[in-house]
Amino acid sequence: MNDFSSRLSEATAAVFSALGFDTTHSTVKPADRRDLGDFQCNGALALAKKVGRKPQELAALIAERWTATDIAERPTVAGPGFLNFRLTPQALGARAQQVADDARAGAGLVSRKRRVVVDYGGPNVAKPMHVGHLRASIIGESIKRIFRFRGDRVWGDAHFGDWGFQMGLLITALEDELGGLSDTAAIDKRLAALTLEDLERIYPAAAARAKEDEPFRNRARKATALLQEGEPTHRRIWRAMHDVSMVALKREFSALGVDFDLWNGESDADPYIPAMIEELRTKGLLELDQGAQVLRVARPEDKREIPPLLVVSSEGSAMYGTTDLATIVQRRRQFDFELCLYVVDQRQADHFEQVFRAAELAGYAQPGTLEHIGFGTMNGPDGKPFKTRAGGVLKLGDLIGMAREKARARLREAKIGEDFSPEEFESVADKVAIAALKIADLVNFRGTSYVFDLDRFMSFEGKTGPYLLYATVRIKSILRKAQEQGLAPGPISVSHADERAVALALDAFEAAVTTAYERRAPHFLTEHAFSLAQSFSSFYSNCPILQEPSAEIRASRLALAAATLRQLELALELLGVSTPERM
RNA sequence: GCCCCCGUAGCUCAGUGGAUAGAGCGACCGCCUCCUAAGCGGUAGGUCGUCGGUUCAACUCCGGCCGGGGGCGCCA
Repeated sequence: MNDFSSRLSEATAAVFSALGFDTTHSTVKPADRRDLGDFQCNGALALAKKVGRKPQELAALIAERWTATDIAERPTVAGPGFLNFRLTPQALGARAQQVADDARAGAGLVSRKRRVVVDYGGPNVAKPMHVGHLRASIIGESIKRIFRFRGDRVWGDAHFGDWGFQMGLLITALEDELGGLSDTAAIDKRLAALTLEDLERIYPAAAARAKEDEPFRNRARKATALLQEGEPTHRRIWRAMHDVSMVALKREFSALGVDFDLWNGESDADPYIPAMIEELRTKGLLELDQGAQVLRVARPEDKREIPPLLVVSSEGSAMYGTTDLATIVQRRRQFDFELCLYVVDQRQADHFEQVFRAAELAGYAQPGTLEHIGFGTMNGPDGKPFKTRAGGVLKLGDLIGMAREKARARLREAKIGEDFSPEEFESVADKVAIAALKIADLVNFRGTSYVFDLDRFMSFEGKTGPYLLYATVRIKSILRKAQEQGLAPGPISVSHADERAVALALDAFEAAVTTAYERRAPHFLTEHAFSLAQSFSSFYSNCPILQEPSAEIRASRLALAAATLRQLELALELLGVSTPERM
């Protein structure tokens, strides 16, 4: 890595070595006390115990040995033994220039590229997407983009829920509606008229009935098995329902700026199931238990009970775990993946533990190549899963619509879109709305559950998506004006405190991307985008650019602004947020 | 019952062993004859749930307790 932390760490490690010390603790990181330095090293404190000397003494020794590099001045010793580094203006300027000249805005690539499948989104046929799908979609989309940006070969797969018991429920409900499945013409007529609204009405009713009505439930289970066996009428009904849902889901994902490379579903793994079950049987991994065929995955060292993976139900149908296991077989064969990430609700951790263990036992995946990237749930103010005031779920489409309307109102209020074409006005409102929704989620660590607060999601001020867009738009405006006035960016030099802050922020991008990648956590990148936008906003307030009388400083500031814009837009792109030209 | 996650400012959240624990919102006070005020600057606000332990050093690691959420084979 080219950032200051890495370079200062290397230089400090060299000093540690020269003094005969272990370099384990020579790491240099951004300073907590910005008044004392730009970067700090705490190594002397950790080292003190090992070598039996006073930390302050060691720190002084290290500082003394520090040969002034072109990056930083000799470090100062403070407190119990901290080393504080102050960067030279030349080094800061050079690094900012490097970021400005780099198409990747200073962020490097992985040393070894991997083939990676990212499984996210997880929408279901016949169930409209609701606010809960927001997390799965936007966290997964961002992780996919971050991995791709780092250089991996990545496939994003929506993995629709289109093959389980809910399909049997839908088919059985339709059977009852038609009074049987013998009249082919009646079925065709019904299917031709099938709408998404039908599915959204039929499914909840059927699901509720199955809970109460055991004969109905059993018929639905049988229908599920028949569908999976390939019974033609069941397949025809399934296909119609699948297609109606798919059209609607693609529209919704598109509105969110979420795009998949593979629009596969559980049903696409179906062809792999028979051979897989046969193989599991041959390997002696299957066991008959209470009428079902299971694969035991418990280990003696387990602290908790891990139930066996249910492979074939007593009704003969494939289960959730069966299709997931077969999907691993499919993905291995199609992509020979080296890493498969499942961006799915944290509550399914146990399920994935079962599937991953089963995959390893069967030899379908190497240990460590399957990862569950869990995320927390979205709750209402009462700590329970979010519901609207009417008690229903808030549909994703409705939420997006509300955000768009609010964005339109804000634009009108600020008299911003008056000279826009209707198309641009709508496009800007849409970008503001999507940025607000996405950043409101991506600002939180994925693992923690949080309270869904409509006002917060709709907020356009403070630490929000629109704040980030606003920062980019102001820079674009300056760059446009500069071009009109024939002003060009020039070599970057850094002297003003706010220029330093921007240069330091630009330097931190590489670490932010790397951390987000390694931890599979986009919020590190969101945090970076904010600190960059914030440092730029201060710079914007305090340092005139176009009005700056000195041509050299003006050109330097223009270059700094251009570099900030490029990096900020890049970071937003990795978060799945696109920016307007003006707002 | 067993297991997992969480508890940080009035609210929503960052902070995976180091100095004076941060941000946004909300509150209060300033700043638009000057590149977009969806902005900038400032003030107030915290015994980091609690009790112990490990450590030179704990919001951070370990254990107990309290409180909240979640999971525990024929749904996905």
